[in-house]
Amino acid sequence: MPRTFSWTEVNAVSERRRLDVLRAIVEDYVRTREPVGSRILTERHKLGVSPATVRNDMAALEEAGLIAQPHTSAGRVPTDKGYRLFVDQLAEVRPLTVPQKRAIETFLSEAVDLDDVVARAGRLIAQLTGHVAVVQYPSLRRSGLRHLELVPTGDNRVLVVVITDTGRVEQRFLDVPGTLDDWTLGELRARFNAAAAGRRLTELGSAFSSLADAVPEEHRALVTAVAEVVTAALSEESEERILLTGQANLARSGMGFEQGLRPVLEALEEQVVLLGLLTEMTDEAGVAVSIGHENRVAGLSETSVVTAGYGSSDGDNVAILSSIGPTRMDYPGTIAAVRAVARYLSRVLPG
Amino acid sequence: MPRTFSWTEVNAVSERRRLDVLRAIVEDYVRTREPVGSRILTERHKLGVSPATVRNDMAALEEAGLIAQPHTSAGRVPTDKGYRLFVDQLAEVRPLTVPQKRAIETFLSEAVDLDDVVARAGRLIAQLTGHVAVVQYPSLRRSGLRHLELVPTGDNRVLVVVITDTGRVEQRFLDVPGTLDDWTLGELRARFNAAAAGRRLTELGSAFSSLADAVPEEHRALVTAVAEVVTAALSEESEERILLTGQANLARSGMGFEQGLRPVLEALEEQVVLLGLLTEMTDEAGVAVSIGHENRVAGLSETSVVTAGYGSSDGDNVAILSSIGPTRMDYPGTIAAVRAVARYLSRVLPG
DNA sequence: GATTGGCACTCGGTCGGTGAGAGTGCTGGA
DNA sequence: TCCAGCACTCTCACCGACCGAGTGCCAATC
Repeated sequence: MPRTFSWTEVNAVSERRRLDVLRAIVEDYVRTREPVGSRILTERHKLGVSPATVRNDMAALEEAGLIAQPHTSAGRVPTDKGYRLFVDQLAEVRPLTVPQKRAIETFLSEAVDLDDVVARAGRLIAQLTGHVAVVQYPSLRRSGLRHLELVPTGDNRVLVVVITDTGRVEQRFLDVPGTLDDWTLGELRARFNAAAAGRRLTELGSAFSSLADAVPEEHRALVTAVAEVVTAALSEESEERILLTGQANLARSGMGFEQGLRPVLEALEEQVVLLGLLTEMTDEAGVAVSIGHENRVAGLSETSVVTAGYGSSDGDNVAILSSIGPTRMDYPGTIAAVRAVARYLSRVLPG
Repeated sequence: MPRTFSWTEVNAVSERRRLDVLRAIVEDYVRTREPVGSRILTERHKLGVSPATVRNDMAALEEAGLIAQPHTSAGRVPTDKGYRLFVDQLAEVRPLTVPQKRAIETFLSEAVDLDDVVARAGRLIAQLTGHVAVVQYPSLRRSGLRHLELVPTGDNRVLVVVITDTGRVEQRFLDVPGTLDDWTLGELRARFNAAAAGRRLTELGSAFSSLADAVPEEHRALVTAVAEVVTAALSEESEERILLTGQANLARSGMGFEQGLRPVLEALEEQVVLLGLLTEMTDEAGVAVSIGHENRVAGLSETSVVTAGYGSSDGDNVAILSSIGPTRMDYPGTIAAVRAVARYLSRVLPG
């Protein structure tokens, strides 16, 4: 056999064992956090071969870029590519236990409002996976307008409150020209609600413009201003908010980071970038995993991100939730937890 | 002079110099993060005396519990008590620069809604102080009811949305018995608003009970349920929410923590405990500082907390904002930043 | 041809010792 | 009251040696 290794040259039984070795390496390394050598591997897993044979397999795996050794004469460690193969082909799904599922269900259903649902989902993910949890607040897409409230807040400002029929509430400050007495404001509020309540976002434009025509000259500017604010608030453009929790978990497992956790924490605080990453990687349905350098975000090259969409049962996701931890993570467990929480979240959420 | 030191035994000039030495130690240690010795002290500060004299003063300061040495033949480090004295008597206020103030003002005034104001305040604190920022969302105290909305969310659930006249919005899920048609819901909504709009929290009880009497038998249970939810949501009891940001700053300066940052991060995630600490320490007016072990919270014994109330100009605070960093922090700078942000926040906020 | 035992080799981590440096406390004198 | 000098202590960085884990290769075996 030539020195350069190629998967096509080995027979089926050899290839199977090599993948077994890879799986064993991943599992052991995840558990012990230490490079794993050939001897220990044969002791802890029933591979049915001697350390020497395992060494040969390891050499092949290393040649293929699936494992690496931190330095000569240390054990092997999976590479990003190795984790990828493990996740795609080797990992066995490990569903949550019934008590766990029940705990998720009850904990989520005890939520007192929408923000609380998100907060609880975050805490669940953080606790179940032992990593950082990121939850995007449900987006406003495809919702209609339920009620529009104008609240004066003194000094020429009005607070515009928008309630959608999915129960989402958005608020926006609005500077108004000149003063505005309560009566006029009440009148405008009534008109707005008459014109817009029940309409979908897409229909709001025309509803508002016809309202602007029907309103006395001196309030026309205000009406268009409110209309702008409302459509802006409801448009998908409006920057989405995310919730971060479980950073303390990083400190626990995070001693293993080469670069320390500073870059990781910093990357997590770049909410826009982070949200972009999550959105980009999240699949249509199911759970998506991004490993190590697959994350294009600078500080996350030593972490893996597990995301799932949630929010609707018909596969058209409203928002994302994810778990971020070291590449050396328990993938089956993390995937199961993220999937389960996403599923229950979709069930609990209105709409 | 006897070996045991007592402040009353020294004359005025000596005492003054000793405090100068303490100030110099605090300032140097904050800057360099290294224990400071007598020689360096005389080199970097114009104390006008020799290292030997400084050593005597140091011995006295140590006797008084204001400084300590990590080990024999290392320089001195301020104790919590030393920082306390520094903050109370020695620190000179260092107001922010005009550009800084202007930056705060414009950054806050660009906020698009209430949540955004809080988020921006947090980012400001985190950036200006270089520590972790904690901002409590404005509380509901002393506000009246502006509007009450009932949104059906399918499967026997109603979302109750409460808008106060300070612009705060609270939402609560409510399980309703049986089904509820849209018309009835609309009717109830109108009645609720007629009965409760404009009322203060304290007046709501009677308003709701008389409403319950005036409503047909079959909806009485629903009305009382809604009334309960609303008063619960508005009562101060309702757990307050806080925003945390800038944890990455901990990793930067945090290498100095004896115990590592895990306990700190964990303490920060105990939101209830954290909020209790902040509430307890926050003074009526102005900025409060809690140093090291003065924080009764376990994980925060190596950190100092600087808080200020914000939200109203008449000294009756609505909520709290604070900066949490290592005890070895720049107290004058941190205090100035917290105070400034709190002040502008009070100005920007409605109410 | 795959597998295995044996063996030499490499390299990181640990341990003990050592020297330099920093800082202190103390003492005696101005 | 201050200060210069001195002996002492303790940490840290460095060095060398050693140990053990793990590897790669080779020849023998199934």
